[in-house]
Amino acid sequence: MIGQRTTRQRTAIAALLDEVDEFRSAQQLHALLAARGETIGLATVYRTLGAMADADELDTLRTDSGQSLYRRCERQHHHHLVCRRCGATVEVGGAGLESVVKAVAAAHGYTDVTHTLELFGTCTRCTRL
Amino acid sequence: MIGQRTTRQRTAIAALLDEVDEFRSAQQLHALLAARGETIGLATVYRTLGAMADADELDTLRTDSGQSLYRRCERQHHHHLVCRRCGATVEVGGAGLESVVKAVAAAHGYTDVTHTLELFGTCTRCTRL
DNA sequence: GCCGCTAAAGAGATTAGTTCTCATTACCCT
DNA sequence: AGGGTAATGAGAACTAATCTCTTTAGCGGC
Repeated sequence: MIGQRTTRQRTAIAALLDEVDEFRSAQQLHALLAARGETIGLATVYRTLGAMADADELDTLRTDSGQSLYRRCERQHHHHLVCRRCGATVEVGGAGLESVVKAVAAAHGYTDVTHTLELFGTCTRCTRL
Repeated sequence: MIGQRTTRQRTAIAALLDEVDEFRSAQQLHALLAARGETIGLATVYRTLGAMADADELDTLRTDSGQSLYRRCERQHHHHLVCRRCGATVEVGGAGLESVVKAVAAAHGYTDVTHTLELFGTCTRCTRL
């Protein structure tokens, strides 16, 4: 992470993230920590989440209203396919997607390219309802 | 737009957007207007841009830092490859991208899929600087 | 061309989310 | 146990955007 020390606060945040598997905002996580008796500064939550995201330990995405959401992730680059009715999330991605994106960018001479991609749809279950 | 009146301010904003073909933030547009002697309130710029975006007269996108950018748009589905230094924008998209995305979604049984995709990179010119 | 209705503008306050500052605390190595 | 220093916490600051409320000015009707 940022430095190297294992603090009570970082431990608590990591533990919480292990339990929650939906995307949550920094503020929600802060409130959840408070609810279970952990007094941790909001700034610390932001710092820790930011650091974990930098270290690719977390997935982040941005809502329409500009809020950042965080969730534990499985380390490789991927995107989300989110059901717009029930919120069920599937992680997608892989060579196909990435190479097409990379090719498009390269075709225009752009370097050092990053991308954001979010898919929204209706999942199998919700389609049946 | 919101109502019906053609005001000096709306005319100026529309004219500016016709000249600029890169994505610009509301604040940048406000500054550009000020630079050319138009005194228009920031709130008015936001209101007008918001209204134009609602009316599908503008393309909008969100930067990493959560800022909204606006640009006059050409109404068909496409994505943007934006230079993170100078803002130069290329419209990309086409069968390759779309079909890969569609295939991925279909593979998970999701229907009625929409997607957002933004590419950020450094353009040829800025790479040389 | 003038009047009046009311949409729209402008200034500034406000909000939401996030980041920064800096004094204090507490890891962790020896 | 002691000390160096990374990390924390409280609150201020910052950024982008929105809201409030008073004032201004389109525009249709006369």
